Amino acid sequence: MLKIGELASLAGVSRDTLRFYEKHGLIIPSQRTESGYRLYSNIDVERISFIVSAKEVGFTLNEIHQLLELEVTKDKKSCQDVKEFVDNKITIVNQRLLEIEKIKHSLQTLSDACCGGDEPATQCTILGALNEQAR
Amino acid sequence: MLKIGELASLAGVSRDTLRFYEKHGLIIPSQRTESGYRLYSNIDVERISFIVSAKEVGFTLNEIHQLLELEVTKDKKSCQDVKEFVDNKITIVNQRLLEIEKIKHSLQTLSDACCGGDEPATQCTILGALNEQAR
DNA sequence: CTTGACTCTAGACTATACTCCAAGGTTTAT
DNA sequence: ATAAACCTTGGAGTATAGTCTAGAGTCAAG
Repeated sequence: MLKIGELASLAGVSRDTLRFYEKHGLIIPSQRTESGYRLYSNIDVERISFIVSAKEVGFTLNEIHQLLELEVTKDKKSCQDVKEFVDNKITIVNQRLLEIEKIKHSLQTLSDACCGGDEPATQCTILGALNEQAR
Repeated sequence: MLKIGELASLAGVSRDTLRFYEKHGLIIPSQRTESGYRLYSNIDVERISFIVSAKEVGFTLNEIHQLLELEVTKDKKSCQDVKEFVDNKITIVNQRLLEIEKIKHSLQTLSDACCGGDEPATQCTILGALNEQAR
């Protein structure tokens, strides 16, 4: 079991952030010591790392909360709901993948093409690079 | 040339957002009418669409501003600076790509596996699906 | 047995990114 | 020619996601 400071430095967030996430129901420590110190388990480690990843790729805390709440209990009703919600997110994620690929490609173009090469000057801004790639 | 409302609905943002971005130097209309109406060009259309994409994949307005400011003028000095900055961003983008792929995969697992199948219940939450994939 | 590093709660403060409003001017459709 | 639909600026307000502070308790090492 980890104390808050240990989990914080492991996850690369601040103690305050962990307490803030707890207040908003995202990560609630499995236990407390008698004196009230939070104690986090391995599952909590996974949980915070998911939260951090999901946040980095543009999900809001609210969306992350919903994702973490998801639980398919195999009865048809919950399944239907979850599938709908998840498929929706997959669509969004796919769009983001395309967008991030596009941006990556143009950053690459920008990095590669403009250093002493004799490419046209149109490639030498991010928008130029984006257009180059669109052709 | 487009008026603010036209560009706004084209880009899927509000007029206020466009004016907000202008105040922060992200997109400044090429022209104004005599009466002071903003007029946006095709380049502005590309620009706002870049801003929206970059935002969606998790760049801040500040970072986007820096990306849009980039311009390699082929003299070595500017090139060095730009390359450094851009390569840095590429690293970040690559990390995000991995993270978003991982999340996509587990969403997919969650969507596919838990509807009437007889997969173990461990796959039936987002964290379960993430772990499944890690094996 | 006390000092320093850690933890607790509650609440105030901050940054980012909008979003809305007021009070007025402009354009367009009937 | 007048109403509806657009546009202007400036400034206030809101949502999200922390971040910081105060005042107090806890714990491990010397």
